[in-house]
Amino acid sequence: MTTARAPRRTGQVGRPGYDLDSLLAVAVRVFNDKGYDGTSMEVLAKRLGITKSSIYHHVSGKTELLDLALARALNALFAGTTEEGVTSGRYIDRLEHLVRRSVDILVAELPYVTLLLRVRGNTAVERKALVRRREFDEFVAGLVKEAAAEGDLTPGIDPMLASRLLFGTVNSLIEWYRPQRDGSAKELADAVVLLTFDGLRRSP
Amino acid sequence: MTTARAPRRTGQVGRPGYDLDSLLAVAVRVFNDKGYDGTSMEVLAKRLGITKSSIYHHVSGKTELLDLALARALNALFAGTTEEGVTSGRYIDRLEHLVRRSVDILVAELPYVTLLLRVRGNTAVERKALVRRREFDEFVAGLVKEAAAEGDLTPGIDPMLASRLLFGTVNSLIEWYRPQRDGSAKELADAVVLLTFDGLRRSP
DNA sequence: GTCTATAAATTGATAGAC
DNA sequence: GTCTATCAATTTATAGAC
Repeated sequence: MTTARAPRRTGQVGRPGYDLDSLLAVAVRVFNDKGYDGTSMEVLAKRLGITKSSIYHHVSGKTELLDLALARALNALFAGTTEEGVTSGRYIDRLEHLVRRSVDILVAELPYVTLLLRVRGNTAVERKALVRRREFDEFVAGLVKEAAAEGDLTPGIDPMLASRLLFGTVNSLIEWYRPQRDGSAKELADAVVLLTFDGLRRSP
Repeated sequence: MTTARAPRRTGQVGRPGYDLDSLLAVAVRVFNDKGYDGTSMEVLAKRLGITKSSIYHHVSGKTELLDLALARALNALFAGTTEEGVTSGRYIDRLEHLVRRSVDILVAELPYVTLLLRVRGNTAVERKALVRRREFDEFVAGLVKEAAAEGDLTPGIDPMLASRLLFGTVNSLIEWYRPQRDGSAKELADAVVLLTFDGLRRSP
């Protein structure tokens, strides 16, 4: 349930003095930079400005850092599925709402979601995360199928395929989006919806 | 220029007897399974059915395996940018053509392109690949800008943003597409074009 | 909450025989 | 083209002091 935000260092100068959350924030940054497997506890310690063994005061090991980070991303994403706009109304509109909320969450929790979307399923922790990700994907697929049943989907596109491509587009944002440089989450969500719901080609 | 395909083992039974291409094919599979950093020469050797030191007969190290694989993916992708359909005609049509060709290439060279799209830029080899990837992205951005200038793009979408989202959608295919299970490259390309050029929402 | 010191295992890579 | 044997460096993790 790690959802808090504040860095909360004890002091700016001298010893950093991490708590779990501030340590995790740095760890996730480094994992995204160098890859989880490519990050050694040694190099992580250096980026934290503390020693390797100090990390073990906060977590049982590298695995737990990953587990905490992935749980945070997944909790945020699932929170988007229970909102009113996603659970009532025509399904095509629910879908649009979920896409917009997902973009918001992706932007707000960018480092955590980035890490989640790169998980490959080698360890137990990663597989656990993939199971939950699949549940999310199935929720999306359900919305698209119902939208098709209501006749609101462009004819000639398979709902399962549409669902994968749609969130493929959303998830691809982590590859290039940077909060400062690339505008607000709102602008981003508008562009994603415009592309995926209306298409690039100008209608005659 | 590694474009050949044949596995060409000396014999099916007993010693595998790899040449560079057949060894690379296995290596890339393993890299995609476990991640490049997560793959040790030891585990790679096991999956090859030979010893660690035998790998060094074919390549100078892990780095060269990555280099060869990334070059293959990039060469394939750039080949798509020089085809006639991409270099003449209205820009919106050139763009569609490039999207279709890119899907074809992605499907045909799936393991190599998958590896390419996961590169983060830690080592010199990875950074070299990222430079070429950026060149490809700029080529796409150019097409989208010209299509906008010709008035063929849906109003209200920034060309740079559109270009990123469009190939975000294409590239996201590597996350789930499996040749046997998910239909032909043609069907896939049709779906991608339908989503990104016409949109999901049925027009009134 | 962080440190030094250290262990036990794994890593990428080489030498040289067949 | 592959093998055994080996190495130096790095890896995750622990013990115990401050």
